[in-house]
Amino acid sequence: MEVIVLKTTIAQAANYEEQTVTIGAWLTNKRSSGKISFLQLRDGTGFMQAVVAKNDVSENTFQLAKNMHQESSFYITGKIVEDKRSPLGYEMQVENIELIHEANDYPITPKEHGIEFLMDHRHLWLRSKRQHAIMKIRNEIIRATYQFFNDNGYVKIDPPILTASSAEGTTELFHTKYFDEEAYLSQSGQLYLEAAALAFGKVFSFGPTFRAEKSKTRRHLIEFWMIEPEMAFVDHDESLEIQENYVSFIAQSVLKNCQLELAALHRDISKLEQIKAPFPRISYDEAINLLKEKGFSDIEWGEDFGAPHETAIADHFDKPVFITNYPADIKAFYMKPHPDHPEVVLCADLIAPEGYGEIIGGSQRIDDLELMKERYEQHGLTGEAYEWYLDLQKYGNVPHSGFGLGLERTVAWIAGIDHVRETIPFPRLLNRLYP
RNA sequence: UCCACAGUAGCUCAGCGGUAGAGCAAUCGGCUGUUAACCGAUCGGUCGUAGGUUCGAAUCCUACCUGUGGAGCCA
Repeated sequence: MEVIVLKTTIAQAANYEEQTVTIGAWLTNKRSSGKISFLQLRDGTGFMQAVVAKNDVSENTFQLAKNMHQESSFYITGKIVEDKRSPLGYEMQVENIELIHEANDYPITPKEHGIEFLMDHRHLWLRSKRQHAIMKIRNEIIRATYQFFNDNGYVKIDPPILTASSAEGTTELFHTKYFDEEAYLSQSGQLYLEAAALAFGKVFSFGPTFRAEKSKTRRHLIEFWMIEPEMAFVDHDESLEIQENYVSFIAQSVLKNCQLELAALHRDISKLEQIKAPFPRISYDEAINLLKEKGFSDIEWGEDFGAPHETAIADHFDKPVFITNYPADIKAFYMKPHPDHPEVVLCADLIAPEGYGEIIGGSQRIDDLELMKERYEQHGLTGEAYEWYLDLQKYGNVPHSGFGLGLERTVAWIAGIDHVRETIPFPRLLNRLYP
């Protein structure tokens, strides 16, 4: 007569202490002696050790455990017991193993590997403990993002990915064909979100963006995900408050809900505990002076900051810092000039601590038809592709602001990962479209 | 695009003018509390590609390819 055993997961195992359960799992590593084997299990929900003692199981099961290879899959049945040596707090005393598939020659062995090899095997690398932790943290940031904006009355609006125009004008766009027309992959939903904000009040988008830049640094991806809120009747200062509340919320959500993952990555928790609104603000002018005081001679008013400048400014603070009011000439055409200093615009970049660089760029937008026409002329924006955007200025425009948060840079910062390529499941990089 | 560095066993690396090495993985054996387990044995290579220098090149030179780190640009 067959015994019915409860099927569960590693994440739920703690609820079944001293009970016999079955878990569907893969083998990540194994250590064995003559009469005892230690199987390292993963099941997607977590990682756990299973102990197979020769005296407790059939000879067949013991031999199966002893000879099994990395990444073989099976149903494993046994008693969940507390064990303080385990990071999870629990392990399984095995009674039976039912093999599903025997894997052979799994390429990613438990020892060290180079980045090229790991990236070539990204589809398998995702199974590793470190990648699992990073993706769970990414997921938590996405979950907290939806919670934050839903709780605050935002409507999620999805801008198009195929577009006829560029939002920034400066960045390199991916070209494609739209039947007989030229088309581009979106590098920002910005202009569409402004239209949406004037229709729905407070909106946000979350989707992929594409930049055909030949960028080759730890902070750049060709395809990355951006969260772009846009708010009607919200000025620049109010937008900064929304930004710091949002970033604090996601940092605290990860701290609360991803303790095992942060521990697996050896993240310094104390650094994240400080991430609470309000964040410091420093104007572009003040930032230039600060850099001069710190001995930088390679930057003058009117120039944009490079990575070393951003890091130097960020190191001055232990929280993310807003750099506000950049010169109009180095920012996008749609940003609203400062009422008292028209040479700068009402904008801010949020620079993450610990050298992770810019994670948010935002601004108050122009809400004046004549000024927008002037900007069109200055930037050579002509043709049908930009016509509709002028309609926003013509029909009941209001003060409105918005910002874009780069998801992968944020994940890298919160998880403490030094390259964004590990913070997205399948990164698109310069020279990498595979796998 | 520019600058720097690197391509040697399935993986991570050593060797830097004189017969190609180690650890891990794999295979076989040993071990009842292992934590990248350990111990013994076996298997494993046109030294990125193409030229050149030399009696002799993985090693020196040139070009190319691929990758890594960084810069610029950006989130």
